[in-house]
Amino acid sequence: MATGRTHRPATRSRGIPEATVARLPLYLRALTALSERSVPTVSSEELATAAGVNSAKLRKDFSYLGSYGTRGVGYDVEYLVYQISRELGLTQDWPVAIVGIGNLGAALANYGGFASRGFRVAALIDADPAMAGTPVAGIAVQHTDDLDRIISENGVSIGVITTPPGAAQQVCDRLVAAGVTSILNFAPTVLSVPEGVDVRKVDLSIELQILAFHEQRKAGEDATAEDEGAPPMRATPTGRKGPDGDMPAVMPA
Amino acid sequence: MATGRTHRPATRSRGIPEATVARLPLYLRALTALSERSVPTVSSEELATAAGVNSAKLRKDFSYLGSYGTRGVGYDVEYLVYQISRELGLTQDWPVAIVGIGNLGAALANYGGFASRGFRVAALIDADPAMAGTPVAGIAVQHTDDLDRIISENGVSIGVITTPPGAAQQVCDRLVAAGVTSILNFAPTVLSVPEGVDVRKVDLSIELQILAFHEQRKAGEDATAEDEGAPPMRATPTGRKGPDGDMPAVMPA
DNA sequence: CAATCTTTGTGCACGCGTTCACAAAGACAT
DNA sequence: ATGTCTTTGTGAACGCGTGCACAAAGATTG
Repeated sequence: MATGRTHRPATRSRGIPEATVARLPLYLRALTALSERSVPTVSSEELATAAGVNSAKLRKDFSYLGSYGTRGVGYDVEYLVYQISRELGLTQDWPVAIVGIGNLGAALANYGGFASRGFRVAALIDADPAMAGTPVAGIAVQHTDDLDRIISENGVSIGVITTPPGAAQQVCDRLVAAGVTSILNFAPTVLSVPEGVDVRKVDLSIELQILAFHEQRKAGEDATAEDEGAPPMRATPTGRKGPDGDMPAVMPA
Repeated sequence: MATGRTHRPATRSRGIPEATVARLPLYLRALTALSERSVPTVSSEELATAAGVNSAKLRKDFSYLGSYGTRGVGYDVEYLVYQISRELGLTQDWPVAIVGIGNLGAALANYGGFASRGFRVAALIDADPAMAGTPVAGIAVQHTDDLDRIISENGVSIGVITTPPGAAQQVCDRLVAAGVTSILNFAPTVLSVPEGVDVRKVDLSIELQILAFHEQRKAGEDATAEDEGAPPMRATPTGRKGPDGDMPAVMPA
């Protein structure tokens, strides 16, 4: 989607697969840890284990970046750290604005994982007037009314939404209007954004529900194997349920 | 992986694709909203739009669950809510334990999104003795020493790890030993768990880095198109960098 | 009852991502 | 310099997920 110009000369020039991009931060973290322990080189096998992936996958991922690495030896840790950082755009500073300073927003503001990499919390924004001026994580909260100005003045291009779901879309629209082109959404809402704006969502509730699914499957593996393995009954062929909103009426038990 | 018995009669009996499972919570959320507005039926097109997916994908997803839905009409909202809830295992109660009551852990404990579905915060656990007894979100924090007992007594099978990265693996091991078989990990660490234990990770830092990558790509699309489009130089063919940890020395600028 | 119209359910093709397996490349020893 | 040994980089096969496009199903109307 939106590959930009399709007439690029080299096919693989900027063609780093999404799946690979998503793993680069993992490699970077593992490499940083090695770097701090002053390990000079690392093999694909070792690094893969540290990052929790397959070694073949790791090598293929790196092959998209170029042929760093020395056969028979492995990869130069410092060199790779730099290359991946550069590829991810972490050699520059990314001012980030957090909108919605509730429990979660405040927790994120206090989270140390930002500054370590190229990210910097540039502004905290909340709709509650009573909150304006209150310092959170050493930064004074500002009011939503000034959102536009705050984003522009700080050159923020990445926004984090931690508002209640009802306010998320509106905040999103305002962020985009102010110039934000990347959004990390913690609100349980489907955000619609114009072309060219990236949205990633982090949804606690969804993650738990996925876990519950597998958990249920594990539990049903032994006990309810017969009772649950067969389809319960599905759309009753005779007594149809009709469009009138009557209750399920199909519950097996 | 771990399909259990392979000799199941119907091939598609429990064979719901992971990608579909990951979307079911999305559908459920959209359906719940419709249900609250007392909408009796919904077409795949409408529901797909509300959930932010393709309608064909949605129909295929539902086809894995069975043939609910009436041609020419659509899907019965209440009926679908029930079916998906059941499929995800949300008709039962899932006691959840949160380990690591820092900023993030406290925020999650206060988060309302838990109780709404089948999840219930059954215990808060922290390693800080000074914290024991302190109520957070109306629940007294308990000490890590009692982790085993707490998990067993409450029948917790889903654990949430919000500890510092250094403690995550140890906590994970103890949770698993106590009987937890599903873990939601917020710590930036690769957890290793025995077969049969599911781990999902939520990593703020990784999400931001992925956004930064795309953001950089967008910015480089116009200005640095020539300067960045071509590979910088890669492993210098003549002056090799050698395994001794010298600095990058490849920076284009 | 027949015709029409809406919407589902799915066969099929395509593209992406993963994994295997191996040749090429270089380090290192003799 | 030659051979051996390690590890990378990648061609190729496979499987999963996605989206198109259409036939089948049923509702609805005349």
